Amino acid sequence: MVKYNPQKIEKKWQGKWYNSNIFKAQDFSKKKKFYALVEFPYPSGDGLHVGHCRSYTALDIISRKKRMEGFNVLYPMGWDAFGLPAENYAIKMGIQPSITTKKNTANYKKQMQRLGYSFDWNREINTTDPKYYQWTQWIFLKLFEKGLAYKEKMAINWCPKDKIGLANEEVIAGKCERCGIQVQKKEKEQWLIKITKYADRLIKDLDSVDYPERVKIQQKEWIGKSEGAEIEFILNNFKKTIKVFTTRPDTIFGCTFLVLAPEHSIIEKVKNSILNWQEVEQYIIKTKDKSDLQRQENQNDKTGVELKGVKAVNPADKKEIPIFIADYIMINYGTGAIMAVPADDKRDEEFAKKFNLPIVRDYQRAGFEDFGKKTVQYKLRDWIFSRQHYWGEPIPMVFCQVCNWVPVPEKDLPVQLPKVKKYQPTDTGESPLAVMEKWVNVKCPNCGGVAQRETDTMPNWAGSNWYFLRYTDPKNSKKLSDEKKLQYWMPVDWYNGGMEHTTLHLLYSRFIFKFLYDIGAVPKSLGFEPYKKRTSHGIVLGQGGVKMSKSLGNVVNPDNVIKQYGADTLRVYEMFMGPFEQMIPWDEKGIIGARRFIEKVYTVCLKGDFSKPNSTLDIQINKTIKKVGEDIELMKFNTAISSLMILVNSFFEEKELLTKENIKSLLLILSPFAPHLAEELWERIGFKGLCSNQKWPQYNTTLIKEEKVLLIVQINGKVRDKVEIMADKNQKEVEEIILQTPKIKNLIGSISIKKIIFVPNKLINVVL
RNA sequence: GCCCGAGUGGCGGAACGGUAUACGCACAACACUUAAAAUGUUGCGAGGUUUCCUCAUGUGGGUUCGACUCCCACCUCGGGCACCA
Repeated sequence: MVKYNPQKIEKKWQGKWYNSNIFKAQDFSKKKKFYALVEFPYPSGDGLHVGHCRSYTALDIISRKKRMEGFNVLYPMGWDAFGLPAENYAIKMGIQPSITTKKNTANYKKQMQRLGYSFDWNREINTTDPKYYQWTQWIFLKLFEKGLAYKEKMAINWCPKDKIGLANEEVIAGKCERCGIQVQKKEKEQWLIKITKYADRLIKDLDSVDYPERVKIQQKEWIGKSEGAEIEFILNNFKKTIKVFTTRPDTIFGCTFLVLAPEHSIIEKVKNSILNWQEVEQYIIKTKDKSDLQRQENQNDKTGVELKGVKAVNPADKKEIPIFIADYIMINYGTGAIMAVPADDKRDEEFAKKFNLPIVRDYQRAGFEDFGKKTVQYKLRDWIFSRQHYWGEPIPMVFCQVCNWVPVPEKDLPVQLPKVKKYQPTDTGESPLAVMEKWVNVKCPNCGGVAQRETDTMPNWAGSNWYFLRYTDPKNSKKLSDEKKLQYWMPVDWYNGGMEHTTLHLLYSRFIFKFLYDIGAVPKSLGFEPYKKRTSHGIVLGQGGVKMSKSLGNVVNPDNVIKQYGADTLRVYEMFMGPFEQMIPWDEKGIIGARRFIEKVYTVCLKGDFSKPNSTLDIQINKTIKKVGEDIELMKFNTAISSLMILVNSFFEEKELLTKENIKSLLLILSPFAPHLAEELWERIGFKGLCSNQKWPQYNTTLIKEEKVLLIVQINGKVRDKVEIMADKNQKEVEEIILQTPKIKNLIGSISIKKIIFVPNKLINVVL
């Protein structure tokens, strides 16, 4: 027998699959469609990571099974290739990002093909391709046209190391998500997208999709809807009011003071009446210098200053109350002002105690709208869409002194990213594109006068917002995708990706899909949600449970694993190592188990001589077909493989008695996991066609039933005996049997039986 | 502080309220071999008076004939949010 040689076998079958295009998704096929999607990677210089493989292998298994079940499967792949690393590399080496991107994507593709993934490579897309980002820009124009994109000067999160503005979602605990550096505040003109307008729908429509509950909860909490009321407080002696937002308008009789964010605009307006202006001004300056994180540091030690000489009137009891500014009030939530009810709110209570303010208990309750108007507030902010970097989609806008911001006409798209010599972002926060005078200076599309292009580029989420739509029609030059093709393929039936994208990509792309729906760019019949079902894989940790990272030198490269053990082994190992949605450490030793299993299959299939056909294994085979099929649907890959292992162990014990049909069933259910091995054995044993093109086997329900069962005998809930009896015996029959066995008879002795609990074919419990 | 999730052998982990520890790794003994590797066979939670019994699924209670599983309280770890009014 020829020794198992995965390198040779895998190369052979990859050649056959990819040359004969068997994974091609057919537009408008009569078969039922199935759209499986994994998050497309950023093609870094380091190559594919074993963490990527976990997600891709899982949906590859599902896709392969669905094809065998007769579905027309779309399982596409592409490249989310705009981003900082390529730009940083360009800065370091002076090489065009487009060149490194090309090199990296070629490497990634080769690596993916080495793993035998059944992607339809005819539909490969790349977000940096002008033919692709033309439509990313087009979506921006539409957002602008509908008033959902606007430019505003605002304090943004600025990373001093990456020299880039960040969206709120990209700031983790006050630090840059990428480099971990403390984020600063910087005033800049920024493009913003009104995702807040969709906040309600982004919450509500979660009810209609199949996502893990924790993903739904996280998204809802991120959007942070709270219902309350806005109440106006009149300033004494001024013709001015302060609006506060509260979720507890019923507690207004307990309000004994107001607190404003130090940035509140009313302060400037009543400045002249503030008796302690110097003190107030100093506090405002001090607050400005603090980052959001520093502001949060002293949660238990509240600071603030009273605006002396200015008082407000509580509209409920008409009493005069003092006004404070304090940095525990945030300007960008609610109205930037609160009514403090120290009897009911812990923070207000703390503040009141520190400043000796009255705390009124036992106050009268008010109705929800007695003194104000019902409103809704969200924590979600509008999405900062400008980045001061080179390697991104140019924002297709032109600034004209006369006409203000003018969109580039659709017919002039794409606005191509020009080649530059210097990629460095600048300390002033201006994009490297700003120095490209030839590119920047254009005629105003509106009046023909002197105008300049926007030099900021889009964030790297822009391209991934809608990529799943492009796969349905990747080469269309007239539209982002043909309506009929969208109609056929969408929605995505199953989308797997990382938990880290819950409040980023997943939320953004849901929003953009709703927007495209609203403007009619996707067919109305598709509904509001792009992804029917979302699942998440657990990340792969390094040996010993630490994070895999370059600096620790514990990153596992799939190429090395494939070289040493083979792609089928890697696939099986990654699915076997633990529950799919759970974080799991890589274990170099564990791979050996997967390899032994593969070799065992190889040996047992080729050693059978099939001369003494027997079928003692039929029951077990049918049970395994059922178990593996069900487990794949539930992403319980680890137990699916475990049951395959058990079956193969049985095959091994009875290898002289195996039939060709036995082997056939095994190969079919094994093929999604270890497709190369399955194809090779399929051919060697002499079955026709490609194993990947076969029908998924049906299990025989009558064959799943055992004739004999092992029945557990308990006394007082403790296992005392096990008896093998014919299946489907009733309680009386079983009682007769077990009460006669010497062991049980002995244990019961003369004690009287209180009760007998009987579970058919499983258990009998005698209660004494 | 709030919201999720998880605690089971030496390790990764299995287990519709019904045989706890499947499957795999590691380990040990044996077989094959001049030898090693590979492979195969057997054993492998702890303890005991060892055909059998007792105790073990983070801790303490509860429900139940029966609890890793359900309920209550607590401890530890991981993730998310966080002065959000």
